Amino acid sequence: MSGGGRTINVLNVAEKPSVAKAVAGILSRNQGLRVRDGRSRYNKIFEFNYSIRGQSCHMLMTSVTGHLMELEFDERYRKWHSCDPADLYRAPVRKSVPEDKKDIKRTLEEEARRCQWLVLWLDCDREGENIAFEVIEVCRAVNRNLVIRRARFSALIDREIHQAVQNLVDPNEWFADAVDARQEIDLRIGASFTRFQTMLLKDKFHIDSATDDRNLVLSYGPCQFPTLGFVVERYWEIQAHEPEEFWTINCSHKSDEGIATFNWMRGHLFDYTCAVLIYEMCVQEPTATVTKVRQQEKLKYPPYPLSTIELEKRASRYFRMSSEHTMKVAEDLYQAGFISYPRTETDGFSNKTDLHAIVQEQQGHPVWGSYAQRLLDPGAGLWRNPSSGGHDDKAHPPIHPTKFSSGESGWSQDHHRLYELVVRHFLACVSQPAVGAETVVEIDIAAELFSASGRVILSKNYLDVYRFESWGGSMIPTYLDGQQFIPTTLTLDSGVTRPPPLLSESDLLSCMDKAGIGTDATMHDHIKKLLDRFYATKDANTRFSPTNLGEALVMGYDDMGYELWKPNLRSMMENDMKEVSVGNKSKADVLSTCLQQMKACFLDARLKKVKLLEAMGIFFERSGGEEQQVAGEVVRQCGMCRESNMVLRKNRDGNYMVGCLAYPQCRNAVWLPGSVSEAAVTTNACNSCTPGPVFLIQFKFRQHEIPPSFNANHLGCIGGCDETLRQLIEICGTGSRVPGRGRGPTVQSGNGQQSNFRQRACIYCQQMGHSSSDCPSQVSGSRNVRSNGMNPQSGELSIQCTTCGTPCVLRTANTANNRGRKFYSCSSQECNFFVWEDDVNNGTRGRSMPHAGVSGSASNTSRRGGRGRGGQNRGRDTDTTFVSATGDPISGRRCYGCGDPSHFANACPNRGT
DNA sequence: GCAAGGTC
Repeated sequence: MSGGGRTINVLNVAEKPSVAKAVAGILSRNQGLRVRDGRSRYNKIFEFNYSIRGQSCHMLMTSVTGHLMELEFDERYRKWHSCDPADLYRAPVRKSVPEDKKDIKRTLEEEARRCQWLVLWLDCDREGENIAFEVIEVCRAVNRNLVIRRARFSALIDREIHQAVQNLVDPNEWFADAVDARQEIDLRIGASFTRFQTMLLKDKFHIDSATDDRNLVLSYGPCQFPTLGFVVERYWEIQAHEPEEFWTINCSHKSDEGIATFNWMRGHLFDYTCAVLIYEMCVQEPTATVTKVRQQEKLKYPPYPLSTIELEKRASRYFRMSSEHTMKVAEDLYQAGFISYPRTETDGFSNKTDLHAIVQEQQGHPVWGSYAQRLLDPGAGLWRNPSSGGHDDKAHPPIHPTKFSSGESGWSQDHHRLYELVVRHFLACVSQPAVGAETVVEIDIAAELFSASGRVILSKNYLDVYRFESWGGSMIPTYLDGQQFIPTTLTLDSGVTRPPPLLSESDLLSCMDKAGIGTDATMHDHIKKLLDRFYATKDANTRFSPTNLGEALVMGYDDMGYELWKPNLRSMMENDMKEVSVGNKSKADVLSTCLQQMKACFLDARLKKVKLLEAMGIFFERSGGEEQQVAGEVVRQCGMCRESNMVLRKNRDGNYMVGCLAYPQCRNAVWLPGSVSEAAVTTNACNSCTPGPVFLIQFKFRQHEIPPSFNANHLGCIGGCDETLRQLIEICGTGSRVPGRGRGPTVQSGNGQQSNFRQRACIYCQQMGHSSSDCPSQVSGSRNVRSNGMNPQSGELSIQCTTCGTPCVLRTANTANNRGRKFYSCSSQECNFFVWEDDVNNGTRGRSMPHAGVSGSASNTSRRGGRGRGGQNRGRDTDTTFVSATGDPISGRRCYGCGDPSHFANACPNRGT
């Protein structure tokens, strides 16, 4: 590229109009820069003169808008019924410019014809490189002699851009190949599975989620399905959660200076006897000795500079904005010039960025302007060069304000919020961390260690401007090493492990980010797709639950033994792409291996399609009558329609029922106790029930869910004669918290009424009529319930605690003996008052030493199980302070189960094994 | 009517 006398025409192409404009501005130094329209209204053409290594150039700078081309199947494979979906693994595909990009293509062709060079300014990532080759293909087709060069830049900063143009390189074909492979694999897998499952399931079931199921598409994609998988997996985890009781010792000490709460350094124990032994040792020698007083300075650092994912996560957490909406609003702000490019992985500023200038712009703001002024005042010592999170997409800086605004008239509330977030986040990044003084005090009681901590914030620094974050501070009294005292309270408390919460949008983004599902620019699309396809729903707290459809699809593939809904497939593809992009594997090899495997997987999945049908059958009615329903074992002829048989079925939660095969025409159903773990129809018929024969069912109950007086194995009859079964249904309920085929307290087969079909029961208390997010039993600790008279959660009458006068909260018991029974408990943490709801109705005044499971707050400690549909989620749990001892003799010693002081719970005669 | 990836 040596200098020459003749001026050449150079066509420069950027990935988006904003980059074309920025590069043209930098290279021309805004001298002699002319702008004209191209054929596309968005993609202007900038013209200026420039010299590249002595070569005088007339520069034409224009842009595309992302990919110029799309990959498509050949015409004859595009219709859904044109071929077997399996053929899509070898059907010819081709790249072409779609209709809405034709005008950009024409601009490129026209300009390329009169140029000698083509310089590619696409983003410096794999997709950018691939777009570069699309541009090359279009331009070369009209000008075979073009010299093709690539500009590599890491930011739109003067020096970078001038350096890039003076050091042009060759485009990287490996990068582009990796994207070609990705595109082809995505297309073939996506189209084949989508067509297969849509055509298989759509017409066979009444899928009620869609308003018009003619347009229903049950799509499958290598990103959307793992995203759905995260949602379903968490949902299953919650359902499978089996609460486990644990024990912990708590200690508090009140002095003139205040109260210190000491936590047991063992955390908690699951072994009751062991906990009691230790507790008794402590109570017998309750003198506490201070063994350690540690004071240290703690720093809380401001967040890293803002990347797209962080913007989405924070907007979701702080404002409950969906990621999709956040990106729309951010795009608006970007287009109007108020913030920088919103799709960036970069979370560190280049040291060439003039950070002070960005802060200076904000000095006039009525709210945070004074903070910006303080930042710029060297005397204030507030400034700190921002740290970096270590991610760099080499194309864009972190999201930051680019223009001052104190709010524009056309902005919505969300525009204001998002701009404020971007500005405050930026100001926080260049600020000193908050400083706190933390005190940790450790004490020893009978050789058991406890600790308490307190924190005082010394300087808020960045927290002054970053109002979205807080740093809790609490004072504790002063203690001296070696000091001794008698605790004010020393209690043995029980708690129960709780399931994790549903995934929030922020959690979901983190899962995707971690597993490499999607990119910063597409993650919100995948989340939205789940909602659009009726695979998942989002509640007011931005938490996701799968719909019946979403759960059924994942369950179907899971039952096949495939992990098509897990992120592994995408990770493997990502690894292969990486290999292609560094030249370790060829595009052809990766394509052929991957597609061969996926085709085998597809064919096998099709062989096992009955799994998908079965899974769908659990959630949806069959439509039409052409196919026999998935049959169960016949128990008797239906006494209601007298035409079909009643069969034993297990629903998706692992709960059993006996339902009429003529459903939905006949809705007769018998719901079986929730404690049934196994059931099988025998060949023995009942002697008394008519019309016969009514075949007996061999039941196996989960022993810990039934009273000790009942046997775990039971040969029972659903015809109405079986007193044991009747009692167990009364005690345990039918256990069906899912929308089965009608949910009624029926044991007689004559009155099965379809009433709540598809209504989802609350996952915590298993009641219908509210969702899990509104569950009255979830008012943990309930210190926010202050109304007298009405319980705001349930709308039921509330009562006042007769001990301390605080309002009580209506909750649901969870113990083996009283599961489902309602009680009021005092909402004050200090008070143990409780009274059964039915006792209130009978005029009982309540008491203060309850059975297990009635006061305090639950712990999030969770022993997570794997997937389990039949899981016994006993609901969010309750704790009991059943002994309160210090200062008192050990008279608090009593059974937590029945309250009897003569024994401990492990020896309680009422306790199940 | 299908994917995911760019972008307006």
